[in-house]
Amino acid sequence: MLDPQLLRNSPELVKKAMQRRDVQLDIAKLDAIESRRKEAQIKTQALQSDRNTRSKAIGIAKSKGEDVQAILDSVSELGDALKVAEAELNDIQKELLDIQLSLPNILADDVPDGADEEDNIELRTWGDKPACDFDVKDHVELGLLHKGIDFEAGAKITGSRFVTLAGPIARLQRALTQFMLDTHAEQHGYCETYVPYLVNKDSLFGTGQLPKFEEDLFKIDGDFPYYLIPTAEVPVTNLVRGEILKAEELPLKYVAHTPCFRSEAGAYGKDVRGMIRQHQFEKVELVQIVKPNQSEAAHEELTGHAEAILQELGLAYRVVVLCSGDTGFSAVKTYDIEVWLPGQSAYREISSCSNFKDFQSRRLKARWRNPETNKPELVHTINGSGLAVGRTLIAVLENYQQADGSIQIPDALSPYMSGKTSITL
RNA sequence: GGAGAGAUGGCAGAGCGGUUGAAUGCACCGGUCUUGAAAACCGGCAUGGUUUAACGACCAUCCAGGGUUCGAAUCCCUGUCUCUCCGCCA
Repeated sequence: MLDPQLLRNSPELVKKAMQRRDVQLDIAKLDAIESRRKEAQIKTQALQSDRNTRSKAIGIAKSKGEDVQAILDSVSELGDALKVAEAELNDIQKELLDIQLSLPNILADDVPDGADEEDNIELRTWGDKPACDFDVKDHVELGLLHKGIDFEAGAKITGSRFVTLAGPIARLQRALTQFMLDTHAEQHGYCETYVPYLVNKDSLFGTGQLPKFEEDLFKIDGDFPYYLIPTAEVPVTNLVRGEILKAEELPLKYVAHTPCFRSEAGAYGKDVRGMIRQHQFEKVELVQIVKPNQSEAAHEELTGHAEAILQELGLAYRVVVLCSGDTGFSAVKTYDIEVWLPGQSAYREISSCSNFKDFQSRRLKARWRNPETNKPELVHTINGSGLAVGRTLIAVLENYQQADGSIQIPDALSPYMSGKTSITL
């Protein structure tokens, strides 16, 4: 959520910022609601004040044993007027809140303009794409060959966009997960956390998935009004919901491994082959809660932590900055890390690292006490995948395949695979 | 699953339906004292919002949402969570 003060005091600025996202802000309408709000609020508060003083007078008079009938009569008709005024104010504020909740975050100045992913800008590349002198297979073929990835079983057990893994390939996914968690916890200073995979509405509201993006989520049916998490960002970031943190506690750095569940509504026909886009996938997520003046540096740092995993695994990748049209609703700026997939001859997203500044924390009421002002102020939140484990598995399979179909195991993973150096047929 | 108790400021913990946004203690901040520190003493110390150039004034908030009342932290209903006991269970 944007700062309501900013919206009120600098609507032109917000309007301009919204135009970068193709969102139209009707200032005249906003002004009209705002002035109705002001009028209604002043009126309501005056009535409340009046009621309070009279009620107090009744209390005083009664304690002195005086007759209170006259005041009692005068205040009773006040109650009706107050009820009407309160209801009106409530409606107006709801209207205002709806507008506020519909507005995306203001993009950073250095986010390039553009319509979609075509306009994202490559910032840097790392590593060499494998030079194979044989016909490369994609992960679907490799999985079939090794009897380690079974889409039909996933479809039978659940439905489309679900998959089962088996044998060394299932093990490889676990190895990747452990490797990522250990690296972030031990090398990069993150606190390993374990969190629920089902969350309530308040949590989803806090990180911005609700109210706007409910169709992307799986909601469970029955007595519990919970949703499956679409990313660990939701439970992890909500650790600080409603908290006032001490300055010395910051920055908070969390890493968590969770499955993620996405309905992928609106992605029909996209990436139907393989396990690029599944309803359920594993991800290791990095979250940082920082002081406002440190979020930009933390964003760069966190992106570097995600990159470090790919470097350790020896996987070629590039980093792009998302353009205005591709940047998510809550983010100020997002870097995508895209890994090279020989099976597709393309870079594919494997991590998305975003700075939300105070957009999430305003919804979350996540604050810290600034020693300079001694007042609670909003923290900034940053998160990113470190990395999407399922896609990393694909990348390892495709990049480390050999002519005979065997898979070489990257050195960094070997300790997590009981010292094995390759997966043979 | 059954029975009971509870949820109040950063923490602990009071609070007969009436000038209670809330006693008290601790913590914290400022000051006096001290060579310095501690102790002692004095003062300050919730959050959000409206309004104002500002001082200030006002409104809301005692788990959440409804209700009763002129007036609710206090009474009623619903929900959530925590604790104790019994049963069951990985």
